[in-house]
Amino acid sequence: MPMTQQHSIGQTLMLVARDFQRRLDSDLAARGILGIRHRYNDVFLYLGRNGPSRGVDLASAAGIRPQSMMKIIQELEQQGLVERRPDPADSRAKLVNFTAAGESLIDELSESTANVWQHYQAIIGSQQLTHTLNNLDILIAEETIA
Amino acid sequence: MPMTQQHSIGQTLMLVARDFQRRLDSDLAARGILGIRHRYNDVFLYLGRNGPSRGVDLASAAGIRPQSMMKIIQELEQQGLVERRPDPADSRAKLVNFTAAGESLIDELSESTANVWQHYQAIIGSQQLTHTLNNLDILIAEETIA
DNA sequence: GCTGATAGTAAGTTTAGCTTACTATATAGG
DNA sequence: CCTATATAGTAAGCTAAACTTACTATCAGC
Repeated sequence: MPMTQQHSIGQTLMLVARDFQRRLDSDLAARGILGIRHRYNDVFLYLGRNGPSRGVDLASAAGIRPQSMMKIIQELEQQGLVERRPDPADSRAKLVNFTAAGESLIDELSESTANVWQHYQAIIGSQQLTHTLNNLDILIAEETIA
Repeated sequence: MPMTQQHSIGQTLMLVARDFQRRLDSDLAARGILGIRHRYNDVFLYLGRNGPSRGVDLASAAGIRPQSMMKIIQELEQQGLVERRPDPADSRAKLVNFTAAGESLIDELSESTANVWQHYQAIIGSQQLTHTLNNLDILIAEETIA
């Protein structure tokens, strides 16, 4: 009877999320890359995979409000990692995209992510890890931000 | 090649943790139970399962610093949900335990947790859910707070 | 009986979200 | 066409939940 597990599901999810972020931080730091805060991650990876994107799309990908995403984007802009230009298709919108400096960070971030992935893989194995993450993705697949 | 998954592991973990907390909140709220903040959860469940405990043990179970846990305990104490008394075995320490009011909340919390569990179970099935949580527990099993 | 580790406490800071509110533009219906 | 409603972005300020630094009291091993 998985009673214990059921009780601690909230704790487990929180602990794993924090564990990942701490490992990512320390891997980046160990390679001399500082100042990449946790939440920048989502922006980087989304832009890296999807190309120039609107703020509202970045926000919904990260599961946060547009206003919150804005602050992240502004910080990244101040650091010269992204820039914004008007969206030709919608004059309300602006498209966020990497600067050259930003581009060069994606690889670092991917590598650190891969390193943490390796760490987890060493514990439960590649197949289990893939399987587990897959299940989690399914759980949140149909989510919209409330 | 699970490249996409590898990239988004951080996002996935964060989104799932937040999804759980939002669902738990709204389940509690729907049943008229308000003011139970996210982080109270860990204290409640740990005390419920382990009985009177020291602050430092609660902190390490929750994966946070003792100073952070202290604030949570203080709030719970002000709300009359827990109380503290000297630890007979160590005069530095104090043991946190439920008041009667606190006791009556554990069941509510367990029930809401079970409801969210049910929701997830409906998506990927009981076995997969158990299996997934199990894997996550293994990943953080040997963790100590850095 | 020192010495270093541990339990608790306190003050202040940081991070990362949130809400509320506003402007500008877009889109759909009449 | 033109009005109503929805959407993109922005701004200001708030809140939650952690953090760091620093201190006292007690414990435990040598």
